[in-house]
Parts: sequence; C-alpha cells; structure tokens
Amino acid sequence: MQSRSPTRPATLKAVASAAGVHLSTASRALDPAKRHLIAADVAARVEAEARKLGYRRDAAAASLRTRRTRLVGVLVPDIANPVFSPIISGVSETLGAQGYSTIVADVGSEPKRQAALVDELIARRVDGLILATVRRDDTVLRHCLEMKLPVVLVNRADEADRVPAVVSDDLLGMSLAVDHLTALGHRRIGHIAGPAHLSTGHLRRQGFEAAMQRHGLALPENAIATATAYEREAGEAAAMALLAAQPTLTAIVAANDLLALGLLQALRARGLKCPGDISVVGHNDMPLVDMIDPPLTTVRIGPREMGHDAARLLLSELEGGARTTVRRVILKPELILRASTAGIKKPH
Amino acid sequence: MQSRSPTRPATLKAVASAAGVHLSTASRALDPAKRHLIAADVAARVEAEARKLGYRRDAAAASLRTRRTRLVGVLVPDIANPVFSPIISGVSETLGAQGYSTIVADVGSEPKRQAALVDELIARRVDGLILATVRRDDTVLRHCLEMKLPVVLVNRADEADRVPAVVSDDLLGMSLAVDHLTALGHRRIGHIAGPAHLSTGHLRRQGFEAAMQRHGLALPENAIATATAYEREAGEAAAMALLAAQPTLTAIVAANDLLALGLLQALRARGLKCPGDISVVGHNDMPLVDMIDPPLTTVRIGPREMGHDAARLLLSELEGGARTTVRRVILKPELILRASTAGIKKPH
DNA sequence: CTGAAAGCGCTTACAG
DNA sequence: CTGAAAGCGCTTACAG
Repeated sequence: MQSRSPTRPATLKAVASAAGVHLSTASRALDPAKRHLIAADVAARVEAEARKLGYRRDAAAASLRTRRTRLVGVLVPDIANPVFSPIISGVSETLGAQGYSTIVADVGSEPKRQAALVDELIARRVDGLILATVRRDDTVLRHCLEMKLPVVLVNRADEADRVPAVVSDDLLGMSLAVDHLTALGHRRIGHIAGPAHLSTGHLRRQGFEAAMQRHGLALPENAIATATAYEREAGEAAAMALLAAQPTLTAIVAANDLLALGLLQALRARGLKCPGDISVVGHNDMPLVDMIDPPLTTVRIGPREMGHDAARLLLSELEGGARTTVRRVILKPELILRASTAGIKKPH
Repeated sequence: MQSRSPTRPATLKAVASAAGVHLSTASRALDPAKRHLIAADVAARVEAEARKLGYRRDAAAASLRTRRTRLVGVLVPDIANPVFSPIISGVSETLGAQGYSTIVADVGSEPKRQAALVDELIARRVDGLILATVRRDDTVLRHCLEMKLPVVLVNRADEADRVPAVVSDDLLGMSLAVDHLTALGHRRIGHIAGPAHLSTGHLRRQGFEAAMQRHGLALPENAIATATAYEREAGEAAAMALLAAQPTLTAIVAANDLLALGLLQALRARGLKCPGDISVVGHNDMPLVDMIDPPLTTVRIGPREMGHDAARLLLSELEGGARTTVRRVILKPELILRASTAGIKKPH
C-alpha cells in the first residue's frame, strides 16, 4: 500500500546541493527579504533548482527556528451560523494574503470546551488569536491575556476593553430601527433582546432603550423580552412571552435575524399578520432573509469587513513596527428596508 | 510594549529538570502511548510538574521529528455557502476528537488559486486533505495524487473514482423529487441543472432524466436548463430561459436550493405563482428554506454527516492499520415536503 | 525502567 | 557575497 505514504518532500539541503551552493546560501536565495544578499545568478540558479524539485519550505522546521508559525487561530461559537462564516472568510482572506494560515476552531459556547481548544491552539504555537466568542466578562480571554497571546475580538467586545476589537455600532443600529418605526407612526414598540452576557445583546438593548427615550416613547418593563440564545427557538419563546405581556404592541425589533425569524413563527402561531398587525425589524441581514415571508427589514452589518479589519488589527500587532494601537474599530450599520415593516393601520 | 511578546512557553527540558528526570523520560511520561514504560510514581511526578508549568508540547517540534503534523487541510469553494459550513463543522468535529486540527482554505472555484493554496498546505505538511471543491476532472486532485497526499472527497466526487469520497445519492435524490411530483399529477416537469463539470450537476441531471423516463414522461431537449454556477442569479437566468422555452411546464426541480431560490425570483418576475402555477423542488435543505415564501419542498442531504464520514475515511487512511479501503460512502437523501409543491390545478 | 545521543529541516549570527 | 556551525524543541532507536 505504498500509495498511502506521501512522497518525501524535497529539502533545502537537496536544493542547495543541486545548485552547488551551501545550505545557508540556498536559504537566503529563497527568502525574498534576504535575496538581495546573494549574487543574482546564484539566486536564479537556486530558484530554478527549487522549482525543478518542487521544493516547499517546511513550515514546521522554519517556525521551530524563528519561533513564529504564521498560524492564527479563529474561535467561533458555530461555524454553520451565517453570521460567522463571512467573518471567517474575511479573516482568512486578508491573513492569507500575508502568508498566514488560519485554524478555525468551532468551540461552541461552553467555556470549558473553549479553554481546551484554546490550549490546543497554544500547543500549535499560533502567533495570535481572533475571538468571535467573547462574553462581556470572558474567562477564555483572560487566559489568553495571561499567556500574553496577541488577541483581537470581532463582532463581540469585552466589557473592560482590554484588547482591540472590531464591532458594529450596536447603538446606532438600534437607533436606525427605532427611527424607522416611529417614522411609520409606531409608538408601542417592543424588543426581543439577545443574551445579556454578550456585548451585542447588552448594547443593542441599551441602544433600543436610548432610542425609545429620545423619541419620548413609553417603555414599560415587560416590553422587552430577553432570549436565552441567538436561536430561532429562543426567539420564538421570548416572542410568546412578549406578546402575552404586551398585546398592544404594533412593532417589535429583534436583536438579530434568527430571533426575528422565531418572532415571525410566534406571530403566525398566534394568528397575527406581519406587517399587517405587527411590524418586525431584524438585525444582521443574514443571507436569505430577503426571501422569507415577509422579506425582512433589518439592520445590515458588514461581517466580511469585520473579518478583514480584525485580521488587519492582529497583523499590525504581530508585525509590530507601527505604534498604532487602535483599540476599537466600529463599523457603521445600515438599515435595509423590506416588507416586514409598514405604517400602522389604526393608531392606538 | 512587552504585552506584545507572548510569554515563552515551558519546554520539555524545563519540565524534566523540575521533575528531576531526563528529557527522554519526561517525553515518555507525557505520551499516553508510552507512559507504561515509566514507573508510575515518576510519571506522576512529571505530570504534576508539567501541569504546574503549564507545559504544552510544541507541535511544530514534535512533528519535525515524527514527520506527522496532525494537521488536515479542508478545501471549500466558499466558506460562507451554507452547504459547506456544516461539512466543515462535521469534519473538524471528528478530526478534533482524534487530536487533529483542520485548516480550512476558502479557495474559490478558480483552479490556479486552488493550486496555490494547496501548495501552501503542502508547505505546512498537512497529513491529508479533504476536498469539497472537486470537478469531475480535477487538476488539483491530480496534483495531490502525484504528491501521494492522502485525500478524500466530500459532497462532490471525481469521475475516475480514484480516491475515497463521501457523497449524497444524487440519483436517488432526483428520483424522490420526480416521484413526488408525478404523484401530485405533474407530467410536464423541467429541470434546472447544476454545472456539468461538477458531479452533483451531472449526476442530478442524470437522475432526473432517468426518473422521467421511468415514469414514461416526455422530456424535450429544452426542458432542462443548465445554470452556470450554484448561485441565485445563475438559477434565475436559467429559469428565465427555461420558462421561455417551455411555457407549459407545471413543475420544475432544481439541482440545489440556491438555484430554486433564483427560480422563485424568476417566477415572481413573470407573474407566476408557486405552487399555484408551478411547483418547485429544491435540493439540500439548507437553513432557512423552511421560512421562505413559499416554504421550499426539497431534498435533504446530511452535510454534517458527510463531514463526519469524510473525516473518518481520512483518519483510517492516515492511521493505517485497518486494510478497509472504503472507496465511496453514499448517503441516502430524504424528501422534505413543504409548500412549494402542490397538485396541478387543471392538467394540460 | 531510565539515560545519552542523534537528528528532523530550517534560520541566522558570526567569520571571512 | 558565501560558508560553517549552532540550535529551535522534540522523539526514538540504542544501551544499559
């Protein structure tokens, strides 16, 4: 079964002797940053042999020497969640352009498991970490800080603002949503909040409350229901509670699209029409929400850009040099108008 | 700016001297497979010191010695595509359980770029590759085979069946769809095919044709339109062509959900109702198609299971031992009935 | 059961 | 501009 064993890759030594130079000369010739130290014809010869032999520098050996792996870990709570995949994609795109590979760890939301996977990444000697999983007070983050591992956060930020983060302007997002609804004449507006231990849940709720207050609108305690997770089922459950507590609401803004989808299900279960009886605004503009029934009005964030920026932040930290210590990048969200919001039929 | 430099991790040497034993003894004590060679009390002492120092074996150093990295590369054409994210998730889950990390490369569909990224993975000395990108005749795959790199395919298979693959039963899937439609009374059924250079496009088309024939139904040449890519826009364009060529169709089965979504858009543009005028069946059951308008009848495949199985196949290849050379795992798809299909109003 | 030693494939001061 | 040598942190035959 010889086919199982990969052909042993060519080593630098092989290239060097093929080109008739010393190992160290070959090493320099093949390193763009050192190539100028080598006579042009020699460098060309080495290059030619390397190509001929299909030489590829052994990354493990190189990093053992340099103590840098050019490996970056990305922690997400769920790869399959459409909010995170474009973030990952953005991260690995800009990292890849600089010769970095990214290991994505699908770590769930359980801190124990997260810590175990971070330890594995540390064993791999990743140069840095990008965390999309962080709670407002996060133990995994604390662990990374103790290890002095370069870290940047994306999508969610930590409370203490100890590390660079790339987030959407959650306060502005909710303000956009509420402004839109009030412009349509709504005054009794409810909110399905995300989990309070996540910055997005916390901040969007704050943004909602601030916007309501700015418009001088009443906001009874039970006009906000908090979902236990960013999932459809949790959104449906929270919606049921909200609708029971506040039957006269004419609009509801959800802290994310999945929650809004759950809300739509709850509306249907109660025989309420959207937007006829109740207008709904989501958050994130995830794929396909333009095709659901009704097409969802929502706050668009730029997850791919967030990934790009997070990678750039980490890169600048890793490559050092620039003293630019950007602590936080805040992206402007945008309201996308679709059919789940409409003017109220008859004001209460 | 000391915070930038990670604390230098503890080495095996440090652990050994802390425990008062030789390096090699410490190495054995920390390796579950070799631990039995060491006196229990010594092993325990080493373990204790390792824990105390926060020791984590340097994976790069170890793999330089063992020539195994426990790194697996996964190639996908698009991380953000909801068909692939659960595959990735499944792969990394079962690989992770065996101590392997996975590097996912978002390589697009351009062979040049794919090859470049494969080369990078080879430089990382991945132990094996899982390809979700393969065309029926694939140059990247050929490259891997030349390198004798262990490879397994997932979702898409190659024509020559040279490597193990995990796929859904595409023929059966289409048969399920057509059976359902004929049971509803449809006789004029069209197909929006996927790209012919992908096994899924090719096989599903074949499955569709076979099923039509089995039911003794006419299948004019232009009752099948081929989309240029698995994208909404391509689906819409193909649908427009199909509807123009075959205005009397009462049902259309699409080779995947994204194509079906494009078809739905085309229907709307032409003022046709689904399922009132035309029934639609998708393929894959990707997230949210149960919430679109109308909820999509579709063929469910198990992408997560496909990921699991692909990982298992690769693992058995890597760990050797078992002589089980499974060449192909074919998963049974399932028809999910929703509201985009209905009996025809008045048969032609 | 434990130790001493070689070596995996690189990079990089240090000489010349 | 080029070479010789040390060493990154491990694992594993080889002795004992």
